[in-house]
Amino acid sequence: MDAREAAEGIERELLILTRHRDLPSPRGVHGGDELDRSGYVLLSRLEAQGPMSVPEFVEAFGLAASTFTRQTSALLRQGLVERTLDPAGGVARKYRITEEGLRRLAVQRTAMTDGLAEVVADWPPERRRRFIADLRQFNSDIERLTHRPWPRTDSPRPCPVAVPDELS
Amino acid sequence: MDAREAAEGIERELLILTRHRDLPSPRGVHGGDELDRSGYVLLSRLEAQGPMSVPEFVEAFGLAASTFTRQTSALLRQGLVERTLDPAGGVARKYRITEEGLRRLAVQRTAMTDGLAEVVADWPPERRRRFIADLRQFNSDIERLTHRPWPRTDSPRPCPVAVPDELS
DNA sequence: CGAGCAGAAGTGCATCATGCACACTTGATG
DNA sequence: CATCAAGTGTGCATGATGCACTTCTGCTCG
Repeated sequence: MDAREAAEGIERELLILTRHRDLPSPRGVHGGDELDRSGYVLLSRLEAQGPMSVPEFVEAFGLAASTFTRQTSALLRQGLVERTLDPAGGVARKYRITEEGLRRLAVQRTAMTDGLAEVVADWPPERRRRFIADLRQFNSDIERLTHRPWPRTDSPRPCPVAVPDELS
Repeated sequence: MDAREAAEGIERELLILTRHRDLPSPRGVHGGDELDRSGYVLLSRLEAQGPMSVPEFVEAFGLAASTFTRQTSALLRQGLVERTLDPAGGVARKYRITEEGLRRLAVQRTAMTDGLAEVVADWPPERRRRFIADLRQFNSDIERLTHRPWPRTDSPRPCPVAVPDELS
C-alpha cells in the first residue's frame, strides 16, 4: 500500500473519528464537575509538562495568546490552576495545576477511559498494544512535521514549588 | 494489555491527535475555494451516502436540526448541493451533492491527503495497511455503541436523478 | 374540497472556542 | 528613573452548535 493510497484511507477514518466528538472530548460527567474541552486539554498539558506560561502555550498549541488568557482565567476562577511568578524572572506568569485540578482531571479521564475501554473490550490484547503504538507513531510523525511535540514522559513530571503571583 | 490500560493509552493519543486540527480539517487550500470544516463533513457524507434530508442528518450525526438547515443553506448558496423533493413524497427535502460540490470536495481532500501521505511516508506498507484496518475497526466499534454508522461502500453510490425543489 | 394536523424547515438568541487588533502592565536595562 | 520590549488582557468577529419558537407543507379526514 503506497503512501497516497494509505493517506486516503486515513483521511476517511480520521474524518469519521472526529465525528465521535464525545469520546475524546469529555461529556456526561455530571454534577457541576465537568471540565470543558479546552480546559481538559490545558490541564492535561500542565499535568504532562509542569507549569507553563501563556507564550509557552502559544508555542505548544499554535493558537492565539488570547485563547490562553481566557482559558487560564477560567481555570483560575475554578481553582484548578494557580498563577505563579516565573522563577526565571520576567513579565510572564506560569500556571500550575492545583491538587483540585489534578483531581478533576482524573475524574474526567476516568469517565472517558471507561467509554474507550468498552470500545476495545473485544480486541485481542496484542492488537490493543499495536494500535496504541501505531497511534503514537502517527502522532509523533505529525509532530515531526509541525514541530509541536506533546511531552511524553511516562511518569508525571515533578511540579516544583513556586511563588504565587499576588497581583490582581 | 487489558482494556483499561489500553483505554488510557488511547485516550492520550486521541487527545494529542485532536490537537492537530489542521490535518483532518482542511485549511490552507487558498483561492476562495475553501470549504469550512462542517461543509466538508456534510459533503463527504452526501458523497458516501447519496442524497439526504435534514432528519437523516440529525439521525446520522446526532446534532440539532438547525445545524443542518444552516449548513445546507450555506452549501446551497455556494452551489455545492441542490435541494430536491423527496421521491418518497412528504414534506422533507433531500440535499444532493452537485458536480461542483464533488469537485471542491476532491480538491480539499487532495490537500489533506497530501499532508497525510507525508506523515506516513516512512512507514512500511504493511504497517500503513494495518493502521488503517485498526482505525477502521476502532471506528466501527464506536459506531456499534453509538448506533451512528458512517456508510462504508467502497464504490461511490449512484446518485439518482431527482426533481429539483422549485420553491424559495 | 377544505380544515387541521404532524412533521419539517427556518429563525432568533445563547454559548464556547478561537482569531485579530489594540490597549495596558510589568520587569529589565541603559 | 525613563524607556522599551515582552507579556497580559479586552473588545469585536466568526464558526459550530443547542434550544425554543414560528412558519411552512403535504397528507388525511370529515
